[in-house]
Amino acid sequence: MRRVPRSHSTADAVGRATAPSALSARLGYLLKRAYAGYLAVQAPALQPFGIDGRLLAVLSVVEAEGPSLQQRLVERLNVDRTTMVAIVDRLEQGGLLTRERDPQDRRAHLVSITRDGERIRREAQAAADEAEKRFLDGLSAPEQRQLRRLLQAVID
Amino acid sequence: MRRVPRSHSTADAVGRATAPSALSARLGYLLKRAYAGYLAVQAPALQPFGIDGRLLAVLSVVEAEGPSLQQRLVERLNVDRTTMVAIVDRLEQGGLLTRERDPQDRRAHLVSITRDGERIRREAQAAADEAEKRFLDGLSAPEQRQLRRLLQAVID
DNA sequence: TATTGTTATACTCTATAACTATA
DNA sequence: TATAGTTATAGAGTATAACAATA
Repeated sequence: MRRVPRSHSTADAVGRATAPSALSARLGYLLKRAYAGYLAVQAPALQPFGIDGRLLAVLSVVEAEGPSLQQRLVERLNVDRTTMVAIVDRLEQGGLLTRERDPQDRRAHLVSITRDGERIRREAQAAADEAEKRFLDGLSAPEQRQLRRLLQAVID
Repeated sequence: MRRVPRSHSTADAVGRATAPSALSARLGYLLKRAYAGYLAVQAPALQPFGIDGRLLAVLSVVEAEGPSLQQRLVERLNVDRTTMVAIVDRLEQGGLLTRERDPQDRRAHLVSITRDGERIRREAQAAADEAEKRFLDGLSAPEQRQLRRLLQAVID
């Protein structure tokens, strides 16, 4: 927070490591560190709820879109279907989701959120939002919007 | 392939997945996707040189700072020392780095870059820079600088 | 034949613990 | 005792292949 990194002459510390001047300009390095830093704030915030960011994402999609086929969640979240099996397993075991056969297509499983799931999602989301806010603490409100906008643009 | 699931009104495609409206606002999602997108461009660019971004980072630091102890590289690059052993192993086997005992402290290994290492580093760096440029293609030059600045600020 | 979900399996990345040789 | 490097090992995360049930 204190150090405004002067890149060349100063050996500025980034997080727990000493910043390598040869790397601090590289976008991959910045993105990796930023994402790692985000996880380091988010993980402990979600830990009391027994879920991580990916599980929260699944809960959010199911609550926003209603009962969903696993295949649909796979498309939404960009994870492998075998990974989705494990995610839904965990959420089902925790009583946050239910799985049932889709009457229209008996190959498919319809995933629905439970009352507990809705509550946990709401509370975990609030905790994650709070963590996100803390993570962005060093930026002004316009800078925060700008960062989101630029990341969004780069993803497209 | 056929189904464009038209979530609500805007069915915007992000990369290979359909963007979940409930998630597109979340910073963790944006950072993860941005980093993944970056890797998807960088990896094939570096592939001809037989290295990845992390190996290139090590080469860059050794070339920029001269013969370095592994411990120093660990501090610079923020990876575990056991991971650094594997990285230096690979670079040494490829003939890009050499390892020798430090006469001052015979516990330590001094890592130096070879002629081949310098050449590969230069060529791979150019390829990575080109990939980075393509990745940022959708942003104006000021926006690119802004993105770097904001990521840098958030890391501190 | 193709698709949904599943299991088994493997591969990468990373971290922990224990060891060695030095200090 | 502590440190640099190493090895063995285990845990996540993710992907591939093969299978059952269904379309």
